[in-house]
Amino acid sequence: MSTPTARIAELAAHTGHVVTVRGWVTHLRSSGKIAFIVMRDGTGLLQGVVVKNQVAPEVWARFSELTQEACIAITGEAKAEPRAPGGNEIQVSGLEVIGPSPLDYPIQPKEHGIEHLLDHRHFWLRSPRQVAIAKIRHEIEQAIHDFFYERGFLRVDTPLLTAAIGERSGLFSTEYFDEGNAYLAQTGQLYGEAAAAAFGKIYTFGPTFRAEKSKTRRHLTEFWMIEPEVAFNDTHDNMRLQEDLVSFLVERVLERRQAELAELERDVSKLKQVVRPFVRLDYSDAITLVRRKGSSAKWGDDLGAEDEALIVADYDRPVFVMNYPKEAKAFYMKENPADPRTVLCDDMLAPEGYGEIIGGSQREDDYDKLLHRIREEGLPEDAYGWYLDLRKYGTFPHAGFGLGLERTVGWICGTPHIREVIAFPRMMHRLRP
RNA sequence: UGGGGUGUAGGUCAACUGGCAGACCGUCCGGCUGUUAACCGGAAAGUUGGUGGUUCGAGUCCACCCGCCCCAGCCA
Repeated sequence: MSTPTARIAELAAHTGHVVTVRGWVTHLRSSGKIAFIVMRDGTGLLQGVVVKNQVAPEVWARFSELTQEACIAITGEAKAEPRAPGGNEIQVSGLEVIGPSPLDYPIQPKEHGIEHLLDHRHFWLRSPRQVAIAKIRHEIEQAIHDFFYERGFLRVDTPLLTAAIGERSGLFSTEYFDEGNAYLAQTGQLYGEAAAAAFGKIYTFGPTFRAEKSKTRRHLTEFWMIEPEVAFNDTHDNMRLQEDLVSFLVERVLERRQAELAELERDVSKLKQVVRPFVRLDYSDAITLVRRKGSSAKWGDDLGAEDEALIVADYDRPVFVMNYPKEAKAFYMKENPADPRTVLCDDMLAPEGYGEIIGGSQREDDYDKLLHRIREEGLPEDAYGWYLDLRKYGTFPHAGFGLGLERTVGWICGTPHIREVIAFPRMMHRLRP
């Protein structure tokens, strides 16, 4: 039992030698005297060939006990074999069952409905498509860290349990000792702004929660957000950072995850068109554009999903819509000096109908204007005391944005719904597994 | 919350105008020495989401309830 072990992706280095590979059975075929085991270990697919008159009788007998998803170890000589799924084959001499699997495994190599798949998400994760998505998500996460690390950003982890602070949309609440209610964070931005005054350039990377009864392909109740905040950046610097980041992420996946994109049958020609500079469209021009295309949107309205689709349809790369009316946006955005009806902000709309993947703005750094906005919105002034203090003690121009991780991964992968791009999605009607 | 769908075997779906509940995949049994979602022969498998109603007769029509999906709003 001193045979070396190998993962399937490493088998090329063992060609002609005896190795042991451990993994899970995906498929079984038998022709009476020759049998095939197809297995996976997360790095690839491997075919084991068992020939009745070349193996010990107990090995042959053990084959007939195998079932889909049984965890096994097979031992034998490795070789490249073009006829084998995955291109790897082992001539089996030893076969051990590590963990048997009953016959009622709920996921077959066939089509299933989404409800069945999500009910069995803990198994669905094992399928090749889901593995490919997870690897692309991982690549994007790593690329985000690399991008900011190389640019001298500090990562700051902000609290998930907060007092009521943030945006206006739905909050999940829970009892918190003698402090009354705590709320799950909807954003780390306000804390990020405090950290930017301490470290200059920071980003957050963590989960956020929205108790919205949203049931669309673009929404989750728990999703991951990346929120950079940069001292001395204005709204134009902010947009340049956004397009630098997004184009970096797309290039990185194109470069390192070709196999996974192929598994997903992603049209990579669309991704290759994502090059800087992205399109910049003033809000007022966006309104003119969608009205020309038949939308009934008026100046002052927020843009709906339909309007976003009309805008994006004209371009092959992401589009910034800039400088929305004050009323349509959050209280912390800086008034636009060139048009005080509007604020210095931008939404980045992804191509191909994936919607808003980034919302960003220059922040209001004037104490009196910010206080005025807080009162205008009817927000609890005392809860924002520390946030206002940032404008009182050494206020500074700064800007930042929030990148929705699942929307970004969903767009790059081309998935129909973002629930596939997170391991265990949380939605209005889905809390388990 | 509003609009539109949908619910039939373990899974994916069919069943005309209301007239014997079906196919494929999977599973089980048997066969097969290079299979690729193998193939060939046989078998098991159903309270048609629930409750009530119309009818000689309801998977099908009606009412209510439940679950889910899609779209919108909210946003990332």
